[in-house]
Amino acid sequence: MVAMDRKELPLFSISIVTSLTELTPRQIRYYEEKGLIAPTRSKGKQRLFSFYDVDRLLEIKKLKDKGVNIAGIKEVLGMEKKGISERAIESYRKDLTEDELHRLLRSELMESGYVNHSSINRGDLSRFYHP
DNA sequence: GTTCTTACA
DNA sequence: TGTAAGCA
Repeated sequence: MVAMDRKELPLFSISIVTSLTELTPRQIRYYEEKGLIAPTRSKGKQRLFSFYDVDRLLEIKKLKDKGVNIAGIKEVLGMEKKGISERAIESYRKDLTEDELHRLLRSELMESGYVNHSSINRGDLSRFYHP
């Protein structure tokens, strides 16, 4: 793992990312504030985004359209280190239908919450979804 | 001219 | 989330 992903090297200004993601600068900054992304900063204070960040923003946007809030998005984006099942992650990374994604995501979150040794409880689901 | 932060609606 | 003020 010596060779760092070049996806983390290139850096875009917020205006570029805005074009690429269709998100407003306001939203992008807000997501950073919530810890969903972690762009680096230039000498001044300018945000510099990598391909990795852009990719993440795209995922965030997708989940958002599905009614998943910040907390829920955090769960999904953070599944690599914590959460859910690997099967869900695989399916997610591929290109499943909007409908399938929604169904899978819901069931995965539900299950992980019902096994009673996870962090998600039935009541907490309402904190992740606001349709 | 662009981005940043803070803050209010 | 949009927008405005005041800076860098």
